[in-house]
Amino acid sequence: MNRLRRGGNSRPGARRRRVTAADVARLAGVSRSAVSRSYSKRAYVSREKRERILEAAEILGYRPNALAAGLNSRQSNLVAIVTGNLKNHYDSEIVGRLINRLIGLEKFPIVIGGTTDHVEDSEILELLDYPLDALVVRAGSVTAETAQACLKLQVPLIVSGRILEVGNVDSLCCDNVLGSRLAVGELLDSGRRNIGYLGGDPKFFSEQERALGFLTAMRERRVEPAFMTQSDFSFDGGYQAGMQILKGTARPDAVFCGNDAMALGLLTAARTAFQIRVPNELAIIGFDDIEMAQWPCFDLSTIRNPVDATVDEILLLLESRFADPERPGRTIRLAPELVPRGTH
Amino acid sequence: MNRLRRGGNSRPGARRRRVTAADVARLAGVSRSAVSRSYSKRAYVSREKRERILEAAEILGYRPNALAAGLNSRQSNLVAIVTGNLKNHYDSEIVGRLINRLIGLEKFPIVIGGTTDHVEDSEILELLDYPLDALVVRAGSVTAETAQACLKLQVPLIVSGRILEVGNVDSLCCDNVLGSRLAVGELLDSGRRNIGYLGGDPKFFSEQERALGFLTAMRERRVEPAFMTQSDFSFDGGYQAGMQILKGTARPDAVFCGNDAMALGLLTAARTAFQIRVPNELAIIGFDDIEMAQWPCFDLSTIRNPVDATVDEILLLLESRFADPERPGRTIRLAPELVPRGTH
DNA sequence: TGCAAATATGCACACGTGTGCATATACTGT
DNA sequence: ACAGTATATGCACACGTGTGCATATTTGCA
Repeated sequence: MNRLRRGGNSRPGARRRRVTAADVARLAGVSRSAVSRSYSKRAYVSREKRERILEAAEILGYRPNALAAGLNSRQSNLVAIVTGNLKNHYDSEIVGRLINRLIGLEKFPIVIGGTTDHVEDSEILELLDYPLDALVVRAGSVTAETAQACLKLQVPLIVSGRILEVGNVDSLCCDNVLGSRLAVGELLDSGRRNIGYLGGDPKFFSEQERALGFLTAMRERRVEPAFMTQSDFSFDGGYQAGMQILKGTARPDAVFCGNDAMALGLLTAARTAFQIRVPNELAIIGFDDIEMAQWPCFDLSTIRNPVDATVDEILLLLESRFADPERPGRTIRLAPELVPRGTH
Repeated sequence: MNRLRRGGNSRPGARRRRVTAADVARLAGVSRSAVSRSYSKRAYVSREKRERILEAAEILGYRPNALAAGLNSRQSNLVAIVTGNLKNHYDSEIVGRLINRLIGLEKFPIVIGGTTDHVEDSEILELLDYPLDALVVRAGSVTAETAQACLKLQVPLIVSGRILEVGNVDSLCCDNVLGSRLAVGELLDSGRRNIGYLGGDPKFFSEQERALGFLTAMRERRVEPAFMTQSDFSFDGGYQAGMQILKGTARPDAVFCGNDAMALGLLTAARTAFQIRVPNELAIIGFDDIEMAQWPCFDLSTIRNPVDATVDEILLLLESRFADPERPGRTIRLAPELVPRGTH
């Protein structure tokens, strides 16, 4: 076993030993505890001894093993992020910002789920083998089992992008219904009457709310939707949908889209394939306000789903959760905002 | 100390104990080793006993602690990725794919550097406190110190996006010079003579090679560059540069760009602000072939910097490194490819 | 000088797991 | 029946760190 390979690189494939505090202690001629204490700010170590130790550590290239430290302090400083598809630009904006802020908190983010929409339960379960300080799930699919597993393992769970009122789980989400209402109001007020909705996959919470908000707002104003189309939240999907929606003679005079990517696809189909003038002949409003929406070639009117505010709230939730692991779960709704640009 | 808070939730802020193998053993009435063995595939445990144990584990919500396991197996199964700015779409494509593949290998990726171009050395050093199975650095800035630290800590280092021939570090990078050569050849062959170069920040290795390749190829064909402009690899940067480049009377008839984002910015400036017809009056070729390049509204001609092949190679390097930690470092050049579309 | 408080240091335990070793039991074949 | 092998089980150690406790030394103060 381990003892056998002690001498060093016996068989290939066996990792060599990492430099340990004991090695440093030996070289510096001190006790191992002294080495450990040298890395703690307010611990009793004489100045000269600390210097000697740090020097020895420098020579050997010693760094305290965070795994071992985490093992007995019960703080791994690892926070996992379950993200949606990073090809989705909104997700990638959120994740990038979140990673950055976590590191500012001295937490290291383990990220899974880069290229698929749905992350398997089994993967999250394996992830929970690590004693995470917290798990941030950004994606539609959080099953009850996952939540249950987190609960049992004492891992704080924060769900972003959907509301989940279970146990002491924290969740936050943009007020999608309000967002849709803003869009519909704007379109109707500017005189559009033939308004359709282009949505994404209804398995996502956001999609459900946005579609519902659209229908509700239209009903309140006593206007019948021109159509309800379902796509997949991607540019290509929006483009394809646009090719269908716009080909006939009975065109809508406005389309509200479930996210910006589809809106851009639709916009491109309208302009490129049909030479439709936007916004004169067709108004388009998206949702999220991704960075591309403001590119001059698009100049897309949209509903802002605030990235910075969302990440700020996630961090606030995290910190207060660290302070009191037992506090009941909180639900936070972020206010969306109309961003009027050139497509409506 | 720990012993004191054993009773449970005494003071708020103290994490409760995680369920441990000993707890399961107690409930199932077996030894702790039996519990451990139940999770190993080919270990001697009687069927009935294993069932009883797994049942008890299920009840308590037990999962083996990966930190503790990693501590004595010397395999943390953690792989760190230092990424560039995720707003850079090429980076986000690479990272997404890489994350996905790593998980397929049962390695969990710790990701740092989501929003800044440059990651501080100190951050990487802190990251190295974890006994990583490997460190993949995707970004321009790998200092000698970082490499040295990895070396001392026995952490395999893979550098993507630049070549670094030091110790047993593996590095891989697209053959940028060849890429530039392809672009220049194409532009000259199609009759363009007044060709400029729009580059990014020269602190990046890729930028240096691409600019050099452009100059070399032009010189070989005895054509003088129209200009060499420096921007920042972003869409906005490309747009701003375009506003400058195209405003005068002496316009170039072609621009080769150091990446796609800038090319799209330039393209947008040309069309939106100057009503220049592309490719008739102005040819544009980008570099990378990000997903957006093929959107019908852009249809950008570009040099493909192959994402899948790059990630494949990274994984190959990783696996062979795991198999033999002592093998010398390898250098891999990936072949770029001209992707002819509608802007040249 | 004398005494209390502050500083310095080492021992030993705890964190949770995997597994070699020794031992005990069941099974197989002659 | 018996030797030889496969299966089962518990003990105890190792992984690398932080820190309470006990003890030794220095400092501060009157």
